[in-house]
Amino acid sequence: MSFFSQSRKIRHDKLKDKIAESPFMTDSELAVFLNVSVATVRLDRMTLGIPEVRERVLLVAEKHVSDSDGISEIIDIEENVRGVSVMNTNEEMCFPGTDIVKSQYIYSMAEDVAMKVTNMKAALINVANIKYKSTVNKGVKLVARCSVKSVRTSDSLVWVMVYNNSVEVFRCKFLMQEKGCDRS
Amino acid sequence: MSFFSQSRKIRHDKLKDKIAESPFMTDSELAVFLNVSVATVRLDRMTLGIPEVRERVLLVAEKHVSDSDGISEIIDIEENVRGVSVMNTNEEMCFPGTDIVKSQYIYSMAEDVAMKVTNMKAALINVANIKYKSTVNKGVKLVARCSVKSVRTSDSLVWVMVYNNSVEVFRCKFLMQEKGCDRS
DNA sequence: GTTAATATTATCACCTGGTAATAAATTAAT
DNA sequence: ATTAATTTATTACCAGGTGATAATATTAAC
Repeated sequence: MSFFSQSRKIRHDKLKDKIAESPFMTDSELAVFLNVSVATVRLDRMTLGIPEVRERVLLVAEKHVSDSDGISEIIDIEENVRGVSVMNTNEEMCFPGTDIVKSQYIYSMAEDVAMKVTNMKAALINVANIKYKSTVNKGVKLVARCSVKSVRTSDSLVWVMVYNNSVEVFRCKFLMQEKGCDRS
Repeated sequence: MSFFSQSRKIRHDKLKDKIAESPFMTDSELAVFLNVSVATVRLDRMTLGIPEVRERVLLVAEKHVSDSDGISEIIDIEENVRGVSVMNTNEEMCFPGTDIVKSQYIYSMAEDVAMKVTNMKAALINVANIKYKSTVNKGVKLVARCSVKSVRTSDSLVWVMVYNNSVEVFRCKFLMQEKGCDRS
């Protein structure tokens, strides 16, 4: 079929790379970049199955809103005593190509609930001792239970345990110190 | 002046709320929602300084790309031995209303570099012992140095230290265990 | 009830960034 | 030089707007 479509193949690759790199470029911008006509860019997009700018922008934007709902939510709280939060795990939280949630998301959940319970605006978590019991998969509902073990003027000692379907998957101790907006 | 602009005020509030809640609605969809004409929606948007759908979508999308470049970047690596990564801190990473970066971002940086250095696809971080020396503000460049202390068939012991302008701000020990995509 | 002010709606021409289809020009291989 | 693949140009159309102007409510005050 295409014996001399070398240049075209190269252009297709350049197009794919460019769009992956900066998805908000219009066809005419891409035409300038590739040094071809707008018509050619459109043809190339069609054959490669790449949607138009507006759809590409929309895809990125929708992804954004979908991963900001992965935030944990406080469902019960007794200030400086205890608190409970929940978080649904999703695709975005996983190691690429797997169903296993990165521990940083569980850590974040723990930090967030600890901050709420201790009612701190900003904190330095001096020490954290963490134990993960098992991996967590996407699509599960995690529950974090936080309890304050001691409150001192200088710092607070807080425990957080995270459960997946009543099975403990994570626990940590935080030694937290409140910080103002000023530099220490 | 505006004696009977009560209903208009209410409509303006409804409009602002709706757009904040779901920013991807077109004027005609908003018109149906508010039970007014498209012309009115446009006028309202103008007086409230709300941009059109496409710009709103673009804003959300741009926000998305801007905070995914807050991700740490590996700049040097010797597999299973050591590695260095850098990350620029930004507004998005801070406790609301402050310039202090949440520890979860520093933890994430540490986890990411540890994963790269140990060349694991997915891992269970069994134990993490963490010490934060001081708070980190937005707008700084953090450098993480990771070194592998021991590699065994079952697990690896990894240290990560994070520096802000040569001052150590964070250190941790990870006991990491590689996991496949299968459930354990 | 009439009037004047304010609010809403309708209409029109125009813009951007596309789709879809077709014809014409270019280019490489034989 | 001929042929076939490839690229470009052209045209008509669409969605979701902007901006301006005019017509039509709606309401308060007289």
